[in-house]
Amino acid sequence: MSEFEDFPDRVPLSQQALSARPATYFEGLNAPQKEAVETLQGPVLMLAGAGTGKTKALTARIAHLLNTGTARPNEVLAVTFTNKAAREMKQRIAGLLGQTIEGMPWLGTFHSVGVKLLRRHAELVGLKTNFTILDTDDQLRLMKQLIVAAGIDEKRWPARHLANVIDGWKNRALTPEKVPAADHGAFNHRGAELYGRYQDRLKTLNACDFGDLLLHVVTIFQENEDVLEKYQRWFRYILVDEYQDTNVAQYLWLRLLAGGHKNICCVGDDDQSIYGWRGAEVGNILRFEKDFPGAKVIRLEQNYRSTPHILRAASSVISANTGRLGKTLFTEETEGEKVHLISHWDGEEEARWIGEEIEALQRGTRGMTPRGLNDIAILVRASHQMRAFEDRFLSIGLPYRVIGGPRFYERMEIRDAMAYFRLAISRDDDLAFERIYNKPKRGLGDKAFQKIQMAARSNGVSLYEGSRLLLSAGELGGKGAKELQKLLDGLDRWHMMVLDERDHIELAQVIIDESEYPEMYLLPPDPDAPDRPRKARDVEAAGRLENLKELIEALEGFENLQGFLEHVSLVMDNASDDVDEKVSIMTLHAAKGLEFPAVFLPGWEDGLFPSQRAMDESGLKGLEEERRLAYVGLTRAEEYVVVSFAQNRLVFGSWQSQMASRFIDEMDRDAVEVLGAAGSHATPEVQSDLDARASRADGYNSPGWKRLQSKANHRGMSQPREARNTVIDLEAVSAFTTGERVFHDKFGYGTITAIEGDKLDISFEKAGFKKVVAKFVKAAEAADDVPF
DNA sequence: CGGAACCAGTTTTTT
DNA sequence: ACTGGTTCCG
Repeated sequence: MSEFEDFPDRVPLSQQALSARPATYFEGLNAPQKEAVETLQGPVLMLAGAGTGKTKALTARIAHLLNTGTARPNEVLAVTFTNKAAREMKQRIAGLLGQTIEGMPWLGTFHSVGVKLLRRHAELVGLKTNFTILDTDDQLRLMKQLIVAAGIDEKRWPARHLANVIDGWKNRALTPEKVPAADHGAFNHRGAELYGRYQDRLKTLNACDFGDLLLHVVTIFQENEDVLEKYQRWFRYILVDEYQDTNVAQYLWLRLLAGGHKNICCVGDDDQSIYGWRGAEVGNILRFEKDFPGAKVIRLEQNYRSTPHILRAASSVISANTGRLGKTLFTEETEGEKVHLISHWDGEEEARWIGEEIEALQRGTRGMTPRGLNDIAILVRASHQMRAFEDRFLSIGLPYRVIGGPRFYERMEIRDAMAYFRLAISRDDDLAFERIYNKPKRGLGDKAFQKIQMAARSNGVSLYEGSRLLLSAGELGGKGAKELQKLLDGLDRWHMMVLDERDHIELAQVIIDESEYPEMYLLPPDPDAPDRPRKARDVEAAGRLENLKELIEALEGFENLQGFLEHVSLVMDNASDDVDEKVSIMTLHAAKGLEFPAVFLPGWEDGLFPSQRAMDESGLKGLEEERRLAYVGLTRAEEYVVVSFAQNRLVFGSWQSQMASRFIDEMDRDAVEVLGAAGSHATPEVQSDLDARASRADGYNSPGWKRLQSKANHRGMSQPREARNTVIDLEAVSAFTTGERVFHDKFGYGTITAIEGDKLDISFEKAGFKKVVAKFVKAAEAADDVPF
């Protein structure tokens, strides 16, 4: 690959490039966008609100760099977070320049650029250039071994936990030696130590994990000035998308590379930073001007996506956050519906109502513009909320698609098959070996594996070699020995095929067949008709076999298995070729960057959204991130958006009374219209909403709204103390004592077992144990029944 | 070795 | 309620 060759001496850029073609990419840009495109020299921070055309500006800027001959395509470093964003950017630049750009090897995700750099300089961190990239499965398995080896109870200190801790350090660009004293308590005081061992083990395996793709490159730059300088000179222009999502490692990576010329343009929106929980630092964007003195800050504030009411509701919610860089979105549009708000009895009714509303949208009844299903999205906070919609839509036959969810390459059978491929390429890949040595069942249990491991370890060889030694020493008997021999022979045979550069698709097919892996999913042969093709065990098994076929198909378009494996480890998204009209269901996180004419935002209930866990774990910071999520949700909508909440919801198997999300109350009331529930369960609350609709002129002064409002306020660890004191219904909270017998409209009679603020733990006689909000509970009339 | 019984954990997710 | 993982027994 040309970008791997040593950098040629820089030759002067040709003059003719400067006016090569008319700059059509300026067309349709507004003033700030144009400025962002033209300010090529020096640091630029583009603060681009939702729907303000940031990708347009970013791609035009690259087109401008290339078109004016200011930079060659391979001198531009442009990084994104997702493959999807990178693909889109490539396409759009090609469109702007009217040709595909051959030489933009450095436009890609942080990780794909990281791999490229790391392969080139692997030896500087003790790796070989052909290192493998571990998936999460491998990582966990490895960590588990280390935990057990360290004599730690894996039950109390699960590998998952260690993975999170280490990942956190890697996100902060901390190598094992640099873990600060403050973190030494992590993982039962053994975290840093295990981190060190983990890194050592990776080095031995000639492998690295995702975090390393960034961390190692940062280390290389920090410790090898000559290398850093070379790249500083080479990457003459740096562009960064979604800068608010960068973590410390990525930040250092960029700061090091931009350190020379400082031609760095970061695009982002602090209000859309929603990945703090996985290490993103909003601080990076907030302090850009300090890091790059003299930076030009350009604000894109004209929104081309949403109607004024939607924008207003979104802006009013986000304005409750502190420490924002501050943007005021505006639009030149004037028309549009308000944000609709509706409450439902429970999640099921919410799903039913949304289903009906979608059908109404399709038909264009009630004065709504007719919509195709592709124009409609349901955005939820947590994926478990999706089930209610899937259930409902299946029963009414409404086509839907779930975006996100488990990825193709993460499925067990795919990983298993790929472990076989890995072993065919390198028989010493211990993690792959461990994965499949007994898949399918070969009569090799724990005992056998321990023997293999022992043989390998005492001779300092791989598990594959260890197995050989074990067999030739005759220390393994019976069925297991025979089967193991068969596996080893298979590996040798397949390895020969790799060396012979046999067609990789054929090779993959051979490996899968000869491994007898699919046996696991097939019924035993029919004794009467042994030649008949065997059936899959069940529906699930059939799906897995189908996936294996798909895997083979996916190999087309790659030159060899190695190339395919590399692609898979970095590009895990499943590009869907689904062209049918379907409603999209996805999480708010997955919706970032997308837009839809009509959007449903269900489940706006305190505890669910904002998520209780986010608030418990990260306090005010967590709440603010949740609020940004609300902002992201609202700003996905172009014309029509409904926010809804349910009064009761099944949470981890028990019913809970829910209260309207505080974000509902934060929406500018003039931008919101309260709808009445159409459902049959006319509870007092719903009835109030109907009242609210009846007196719509009164809007928020209606009893229904007041009720919603007071419900929204009746909660709040993160609300200002004064406000809390004034809004909490003290009578309701203090009226109960532990042990008191109470009555709940839905659950009947029960006894209070604990009181936590306005939440009561109640053991109901019929409905079992529930957590319930005090407001929904009355003292039981029959006081003489109280059991003490 | 494989099935049943038991138990903990349960937001968001890319690469 | 549900899942995935582990343990316990035949």
